[in-house]
Amino acid sequence: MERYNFKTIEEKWQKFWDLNKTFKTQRNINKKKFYCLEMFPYPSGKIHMGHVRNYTIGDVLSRFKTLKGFNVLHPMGWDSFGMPAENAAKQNNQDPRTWTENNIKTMKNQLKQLGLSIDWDREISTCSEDYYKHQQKFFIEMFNKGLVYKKENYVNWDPVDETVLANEQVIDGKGWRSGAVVERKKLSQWFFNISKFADELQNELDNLDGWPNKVKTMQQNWIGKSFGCEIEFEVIGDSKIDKIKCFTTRPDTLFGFSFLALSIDHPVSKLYENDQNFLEFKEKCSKTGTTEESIANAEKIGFKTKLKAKNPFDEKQTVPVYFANFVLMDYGFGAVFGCPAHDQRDFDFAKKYNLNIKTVVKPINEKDSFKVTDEAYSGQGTIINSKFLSGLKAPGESVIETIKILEEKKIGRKKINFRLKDWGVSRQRYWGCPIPIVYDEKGSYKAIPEKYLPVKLPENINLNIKGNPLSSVDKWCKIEIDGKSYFKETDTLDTFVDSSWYFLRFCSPKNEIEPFNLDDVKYWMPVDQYIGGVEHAILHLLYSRFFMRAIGYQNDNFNLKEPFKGLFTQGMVCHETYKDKDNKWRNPDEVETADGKNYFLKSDDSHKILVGPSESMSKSKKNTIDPEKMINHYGADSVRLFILSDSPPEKDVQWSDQGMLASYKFVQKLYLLNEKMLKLIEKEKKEDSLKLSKFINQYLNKIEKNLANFNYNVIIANIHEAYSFFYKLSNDEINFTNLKNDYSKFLITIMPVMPHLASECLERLNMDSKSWPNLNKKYLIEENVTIVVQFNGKKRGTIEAIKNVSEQNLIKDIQNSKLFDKFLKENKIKKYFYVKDRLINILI
RNA sequence: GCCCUCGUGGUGAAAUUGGUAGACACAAAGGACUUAAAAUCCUUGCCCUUUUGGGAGUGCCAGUUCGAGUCUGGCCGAGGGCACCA
Repeated sequence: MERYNFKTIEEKWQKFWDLNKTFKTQRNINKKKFYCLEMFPYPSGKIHMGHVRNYTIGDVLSRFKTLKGFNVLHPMGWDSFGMPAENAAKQNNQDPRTWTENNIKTMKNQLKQLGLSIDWDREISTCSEDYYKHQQKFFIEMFNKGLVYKKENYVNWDPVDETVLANEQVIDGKGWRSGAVVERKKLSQWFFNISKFADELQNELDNLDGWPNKVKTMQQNWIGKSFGCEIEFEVIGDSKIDKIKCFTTRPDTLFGFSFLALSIDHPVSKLYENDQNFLEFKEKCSKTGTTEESIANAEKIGFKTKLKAKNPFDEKQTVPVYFANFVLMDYGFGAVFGCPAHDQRDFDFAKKYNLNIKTVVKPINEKDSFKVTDEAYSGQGTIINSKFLSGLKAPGESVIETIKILEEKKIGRKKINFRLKDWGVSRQRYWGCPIPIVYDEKGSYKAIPEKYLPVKLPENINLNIKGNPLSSVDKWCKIEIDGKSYFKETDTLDTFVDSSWYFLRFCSPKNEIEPFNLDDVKYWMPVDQYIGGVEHAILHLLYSRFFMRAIGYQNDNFNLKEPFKGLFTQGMVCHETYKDKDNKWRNPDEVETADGKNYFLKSDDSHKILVGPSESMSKSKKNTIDPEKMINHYGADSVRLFILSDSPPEKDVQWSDQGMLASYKFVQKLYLLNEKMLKLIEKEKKEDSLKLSKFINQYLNKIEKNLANFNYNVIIANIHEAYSFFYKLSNDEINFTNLKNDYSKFLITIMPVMPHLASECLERLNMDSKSWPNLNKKYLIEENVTIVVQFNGKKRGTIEAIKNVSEQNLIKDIQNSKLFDKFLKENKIKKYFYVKDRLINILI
């Protein structure tokens, strides 16, 4: 029998799909839509296994939904602005656009080889002018609505590369490229006012039923809503300062007040701008590392001012005012009221500077004489030593009561604070969307009028210079608007902006005039299922949610708030890591093993290789498997099958050569089965189909449930079971009246996973492959059941019975059966518990 | 430090949501076919027993229940997120 030649057959079907535009989608009001979207890739060169997994999962869903009769939108595009293009360009002296477009060509080809059901007519690329010109309009719209502003902000500044670094580009306080110690520098930057929507972004998370809880809690923590109040403290000691505002969540501990701590950037620092000691202190603060842990673990230090703050509940009490390194300027008001007994940071600070520690909350089971000694107590309890607040339950009741009193006395009021900060979108880079703003010679800025848009990126520029590349192109920077000359903004937009609305663009990708057509968006949006890595749980997903609200702000035509109805975060693809004698990483291709334990270098079989733990595939650790090689060697269907087989899609999966090979063999076996089935179906002699109908319907029931719940590893198991069933038939040459029909139902169910093979088999059977088979529930009902028999909770056997057997009859059958003699002979049935048609537990 | 998730054979994992633990696969061992190998197929899978059987068993310790991988409390371990957020 002929082997399955995946090369010619996969090519055949891919060509067929291309020529027939099988996956082309159009708006159709009469059909129910389904928008399936995977996070679009950055065109870095070649696709990796992570892409294979991501897009296979999405493709299984798309194809399943199409078969189920939905009008499915399944597009693909390129997140094609970004640093790697610029870096590659510098290294190879190549234009970022050429580099990017070449990569896109390669990767598109690779994706096509995977047999994905994508409507390629909707392909978009964020670095094309067609795309970013619309983004510039969004920017101006937001600018006009006051959702964009410019402010001075601290950034990570790399003094060697003369550029701003993102937090993740700072490694141990050094720039990831230059290795230079990163400085904190104040720069004027563009911001999106995302914090304006903080409250609704947080609250409306609750409506996202289709999102994993994990992602929702991550966003919740990120937004960080906290309830408390602001308090104005009266300050004495300098005539220029009479009040300092603080935010606190624990106003109820005000009687434990022992100092006031200010950020070094607090306006009060103006008083000390010429004080040498203060400047030294400030210098010391900026030196305590830039990594997050080092900041968190740094010793708490302070600088005592001449100021004193009054306790609003006790005018006689005054406390010292310090500058302290642990107070952040951009949260609250950059000032903290210190209550050492009930806040660990304040406690550490008070110990260091010998400040008063007064206990004002006691745990519920403690006496009133309870005193904080070794560490702060921040748990629940009762207020003590606090005059009119004493006896209240803390923190709940006591906080609300205290705020009420502060509001009456007009020294404070209720306030909700958020951790979320505005989104800085300025990047000092070339390869991004230009910001459509101009400056006059005085430095005041305005949006570029529509008729001068879009602002196009200049081509052929020299990137091998320090600093912002665009500002070095004098000709480009100058622009004349209505006869007046201006300078263009030379920063470009963060690439997260590009990906904050691309899913809208897919709805009308060819629209020249508008970013999208409203009717298209109304039909297709929201994305029904969004699929991608959990690493985007916060930023990308939050920014996209913000962007929808920003478009809809002061715009009654657009009321889409949540872009992604369903979200699925897939796990990573992992592989063992290999190191050679010189402690260098080695690719799996370079090593071999005879026994699965000892590994050696292929090129030198005496060179032992150290095997490390399995980790997510990465270029830096060289533990990658090239998808293209696998596709060429085993075929797309086999690779798709393997990537789904071993683990649930939300968990990490281990790459395994044996597993890959097994999947390949299974594809071969399915094809051979099909050939045998073809012959079997031709046979004259036929048997009654009841057994077959039962099997196929039970199978359909299982696989459909598992498909709907993303249990894709289990559907592979279901397919294996069905294979075994049909294999046995073909081996025993048992033909059924309905065999052709029911068998082709099985073939349709494997279509989402192995589309080429399924299409080919169905074609050879001369059967239609357009719709998912209907389930006939009648065959799910079994008239005979196997009931588990337990004595005292232990399984002792099973018994056959007809469905819906009465308890009395079942007991009678058990008593009559010799199997259970030894349990029933000398014992009486005391009691029993019966789970209908499934199990009986008899107590003796 | 705070928050979240997860602990099931040699391995990846299933388990109708409280009812037969280990489906399906990988690896291993044994067998069939073969001159042989590859491929393919079958069997086994922890402990006691030659078998029939029986026992233990889902990280550990308790609890609820006729019955717990599943529910509750405590502990141990792994992974992830946030991190001086007042």
